Amino acid sequence: MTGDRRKFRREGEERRREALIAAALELLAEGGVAAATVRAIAERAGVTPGLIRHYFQSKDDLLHDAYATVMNRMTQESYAAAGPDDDSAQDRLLAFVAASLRPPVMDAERVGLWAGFMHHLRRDPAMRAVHEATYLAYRDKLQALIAALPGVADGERARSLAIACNGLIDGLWLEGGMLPEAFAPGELEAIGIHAVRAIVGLSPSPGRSAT
Amino acid sequence: MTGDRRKFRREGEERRREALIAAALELLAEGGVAAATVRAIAERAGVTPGLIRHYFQSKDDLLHDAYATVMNRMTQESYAAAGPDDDSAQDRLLAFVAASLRPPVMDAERVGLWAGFMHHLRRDPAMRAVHEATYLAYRDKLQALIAALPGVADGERARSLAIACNGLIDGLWLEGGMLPEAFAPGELEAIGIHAVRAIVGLSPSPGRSAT
DNA sequence: ATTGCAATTGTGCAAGTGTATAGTTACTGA
DNA sequence: TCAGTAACTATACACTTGCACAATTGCAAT
Repeated sequence: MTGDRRKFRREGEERRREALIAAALELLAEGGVAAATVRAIAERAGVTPGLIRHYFQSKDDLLHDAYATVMNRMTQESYAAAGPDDDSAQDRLLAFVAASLRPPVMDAERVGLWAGFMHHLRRDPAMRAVHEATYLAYRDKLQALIAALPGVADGERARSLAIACNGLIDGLWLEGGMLPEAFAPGELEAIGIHAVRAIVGLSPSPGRSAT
Repeated sequence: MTGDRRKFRREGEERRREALIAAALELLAEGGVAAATVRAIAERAGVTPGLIRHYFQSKDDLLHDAYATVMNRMTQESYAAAGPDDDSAQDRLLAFVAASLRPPVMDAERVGLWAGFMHHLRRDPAMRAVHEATYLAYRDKLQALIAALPGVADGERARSLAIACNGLIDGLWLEGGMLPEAFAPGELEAIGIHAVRAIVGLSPSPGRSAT
């Protein structure tokens, strides 16, 4: 009468939490918020549903941690894309923009993941705070790169340009992830670069898309 | 023994459908996707849940119609602001952009509403089709306004510029609705106008007040 | 070896979901 | 006035969800 109980291994708290968060993110990216049920998350992580309540106060608590994790990861990746400090300001800015508009940053799964959190964002103040922090961190990076350009000394102007470029990148990122087949490969990246050059006042690139 | 049955009035099909869609949109805007249950929608519309199935094949069918309604409404509102045909092409384009970046189009509730649909968008092909159609409808209007500018004859170039401007507007619209307190009143509108001018190659407006 | 304990499981429950369907009623037209 | 019918209600069902809790078990310390 006791042979059918599931075998298990004890893991450290940190590893279990990470595994549960990773499982939740996978499911969220794959099937949206509807797929990320307590049972599905537990199964994906290789445990039973009851364990979630052992490590998280509630399912929302788990999702909250998951959101912070993924947003911090995206910020990290954006930082890494800017290139070394001794490149020219222009090259660093354009590298940063380009990296934001191609995989792995611009990716249907990423956008889907972000979309899965959207409706939580509006009502959960803690998640909103995470969103604001990561948004501003990204924009500040952009603003620093813009301010370093020759001829853009004014801080207020740099702020405006950063908001514009950030909006442009967000919008292209979103549509590119939502309707991937509506654009040619590399098209959004080229359009984004071109538009950013125009916004911040660089001369148009002589490349293929300049007309 | 039959007095406890609810009284009701018969309405035309069109009015009931509109009432149900309006109720769904209200609930979606207020409480996200979780609040828009069949029972809640019916109650808000003043009917019983069963009636929804009488007018819509399924709940998803209702949400599908609701999404198309709200997206078309936004495009309509922006386009109506573009002004009469005999205005200059430049004025019409800038009026269109400006209208998209201020209430009632750019609004926290609208963005929340849109967010509520996001996770449906990725998995439901029908809803995705609606998204694509409404996105392209908006972009085409933008492209027509851009193509009418003096010096932008090339259709391919107009497409690229429309994609860029559309991305810019989407991104600013999104952040403005998500973090309303992060921007000064009218700031995003001004930034959007300025950036669109730069992207499409209009000379920068002289001062704070556009001419 | 044995004990202690926290990690983990299994079961069950109350609430809520979308949907099916049979019954009831308001309105129409002859 | 009185069927006929489509609009509308009410009830029930099968299913899923998040969560609580007692029972069990792996593991470390003794």
